[in-house]
Amino acid sequence: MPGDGKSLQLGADMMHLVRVIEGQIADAMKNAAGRAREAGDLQFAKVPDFVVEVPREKAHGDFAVNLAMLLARQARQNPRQVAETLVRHLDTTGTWIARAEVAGPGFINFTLDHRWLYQVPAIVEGQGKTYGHSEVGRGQKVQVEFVSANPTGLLHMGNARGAALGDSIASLLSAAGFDVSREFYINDAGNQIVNFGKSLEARYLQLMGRNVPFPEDGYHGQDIVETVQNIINLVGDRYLDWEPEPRQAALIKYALKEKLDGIRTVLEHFGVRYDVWFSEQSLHDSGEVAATIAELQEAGHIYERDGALWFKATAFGEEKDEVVVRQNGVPTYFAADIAYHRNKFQRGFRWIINVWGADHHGHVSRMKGAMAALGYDPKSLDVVLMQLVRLFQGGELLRMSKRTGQYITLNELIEEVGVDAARYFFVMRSADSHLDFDLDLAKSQSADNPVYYVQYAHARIASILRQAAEMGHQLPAASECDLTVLTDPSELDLLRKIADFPLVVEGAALALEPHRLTRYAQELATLFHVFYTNCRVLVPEEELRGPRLVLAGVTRITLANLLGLIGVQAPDRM
RNA sequence: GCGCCUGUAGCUCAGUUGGAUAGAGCAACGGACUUCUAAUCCGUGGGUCAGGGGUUCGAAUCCCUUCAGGCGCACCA
Repeated sequence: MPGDGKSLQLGADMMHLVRVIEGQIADAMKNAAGRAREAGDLQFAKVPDFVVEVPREKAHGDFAVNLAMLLARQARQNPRQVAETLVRHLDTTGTWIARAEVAGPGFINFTLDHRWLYQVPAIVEGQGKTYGHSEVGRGQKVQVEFVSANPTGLLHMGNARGAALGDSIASLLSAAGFDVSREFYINDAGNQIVNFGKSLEARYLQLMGRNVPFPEDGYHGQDIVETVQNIINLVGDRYLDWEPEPRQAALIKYALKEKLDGIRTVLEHFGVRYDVWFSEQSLHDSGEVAATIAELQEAGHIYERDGALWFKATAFGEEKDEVVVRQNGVPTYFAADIAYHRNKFQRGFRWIINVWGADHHGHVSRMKGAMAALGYDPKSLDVVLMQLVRLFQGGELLRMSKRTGQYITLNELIEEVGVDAARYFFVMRSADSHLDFDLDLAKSQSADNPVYYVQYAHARIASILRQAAEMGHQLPAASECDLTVLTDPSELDLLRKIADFPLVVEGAALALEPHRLTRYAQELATLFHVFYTNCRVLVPEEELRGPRLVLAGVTRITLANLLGLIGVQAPDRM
């Protein structure tokens, strides 16, 4: 499951205003506990780890602390009593804490001086396009490998989900201060390529008028026929009388290039660009697969049985061992994948993230076992497993099969739904949940689609700023305004939400959960729309108009940065 | 049979390290446009968090168990 980067060393990051506030509260509580003990009012050995959290209920203040409940047992007092004692010893000088009160079973609720929020716009303005970024990653090298679809066909819905998820995860990690590399692993070796060659050959001969059977488990897709037609347009009958082996090799070479170019192009249309395209075949050619197996062998993790070489996966908690070299001497996909991941570690990545379909989950733990066998920390490898996409049309489940060529491609999805809606839709759900993609709904482009709601907030702001400019009112800097006139609850709520953004990004990045972004996006857009309804921005009074323009401006920056992380446009007009 | 994921409002889903009266969108119903874009806002109704047991100040969350669905358990990838 999505990891938490625990194997990495994370630096304390004080760029986040909200975290500073939380730190103030935590420190004040620790000090209060210390003073209470000195005064003999409380007995305890050590201050337990407590949380500073935002209560669900607004009436419970801005932040709440559960320390009293955790201390109750040690102190042999009831939690509320402990809480009263802590509050009595609380010193809030030098903090934004305005009030602390005991509530419920022993919570201490903190209400802040709301003026802390007026610091927010200057921070957003100052950071601009990087607002929301942080340094937790401390420049450590991270690799995100995603899609890695077989180059024997077109991209389907599952690949599309992987593309949207992987790209957003990479963007998030980059924003969190990691040095991120996006990588596509090209499965250009193994049985499927052999199969691919046979399919190409059969189509070639058929198109040239020969009556030959098509391999039953071949690739039936129409796109293969088109690829072969393209080849014929180039070379004509040149391969007609070749031996099967060189003929297939020649066809594969051409078709692979065409297929990969197609994949690259459609992914670029989808807004995804890779840093590295890594060939599986290159691992065989360079001898890395053999070297990896030799390394495992030397370490005593390999044995021979029935003429094949086996990896002792059971020594790493697996239920059964795995073949790495077949009886016929050909290494398995698993062997190549071990070599691939070894290669990743050798390239210096501190954190390796793979986005895989749930149908590969059996592969995860043995892969980690193999990494452990090679002496790498398996915790540095995180696999985001995404559940498969089910496609619905007309209320019915569409069965998809790449083998039979019956599936909706990413090309078609982009044409019908558009990049923004598709990417938002895929990222909206956690990778863990099955995704039911209703084509009719997505096609309808109705207001049901939440991406429009968020984009509309951005367009509205752009419109306001445009009209302000036409009236001769440039967007002022936060420092030029007295922001304390922003006192409407909708204004304060909006500022509060904007202040949260950096922590949302950081949390989503470390948890590898981009769906937190769309949730936040929905909330931020709602608060803007409420503000828009309740507070007119373009009022005659400059001392009110200026601050509201500032607020609109920083909302716009936050929305744009947010949508950028998902790969969705932030339009100025809709 | 074993393993992984899922089960939360009519539907699609959030719910962070265990916190207070479980949320959002859509759908339904009722309101708000001589005012910066109504692709918006406000309000109402809607729950046995699949069932059962346990852990504790406190459980949708952790543990056990039953049920239901998905996926995996190849000398395929």
